[in-house]
Amino acid sequence: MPRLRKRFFNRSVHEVAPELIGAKLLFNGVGGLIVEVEAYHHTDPAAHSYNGETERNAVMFGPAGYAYVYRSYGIHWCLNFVCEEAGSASAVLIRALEPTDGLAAMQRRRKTDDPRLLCSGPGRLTEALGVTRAHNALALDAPPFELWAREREVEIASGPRIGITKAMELPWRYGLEGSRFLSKPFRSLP
DNA sequence: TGCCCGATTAACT
DNA sequence: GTTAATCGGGCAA
Repeated sequence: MPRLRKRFFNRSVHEVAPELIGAKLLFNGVGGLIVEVEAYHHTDPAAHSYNGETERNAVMFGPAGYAYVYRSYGIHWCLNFVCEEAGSASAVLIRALEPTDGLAAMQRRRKTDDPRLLCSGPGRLTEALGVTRAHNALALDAPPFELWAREREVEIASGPRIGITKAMELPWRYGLEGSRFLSKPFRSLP
């Protein structure tokens, strides 16, 4: 199972996002299989980078293969992977994992044993893994991060992104079809 | 400077 | 179904 390097992320965010489904994300050895992501591009009104560079989103304007961590609603941390060439300011939001590694650490941080409440949501995921602002701008192909390409082909669902009010029509949320670890189900196909 | 809102979650009714 | 928790950006004044 090959390790994902910076080169993997240096492509269109719309290619990278679906390919992350089924990949394994570990942070200090704790994590699981990515089952849900969303793509954000700087031409997209819902993206943090849409209105230009600020102190918060600066890492989005740098090279691909780095972590962008931001504070959401003043409470939670959210983890993104920066994609495309430097200046493109696009990223993939990691929204949910199927927990596989370091269950005890995740249960302790999340204060629950329910596997579906450990990493099913962007804020829950970062709490379970211990990701905070301190890890903003870290490389994704070096400790404490470990990313491994998926081992098998998977069936990918897509649909509208969650929790946004701009560009709601863009179906840039991707997930593992049928997974019980999604933050919300995808509407089944017609 | 002040005010509103957001890539959320959990604990309510 | 509703609401509180709480921080940074954007925009009006």
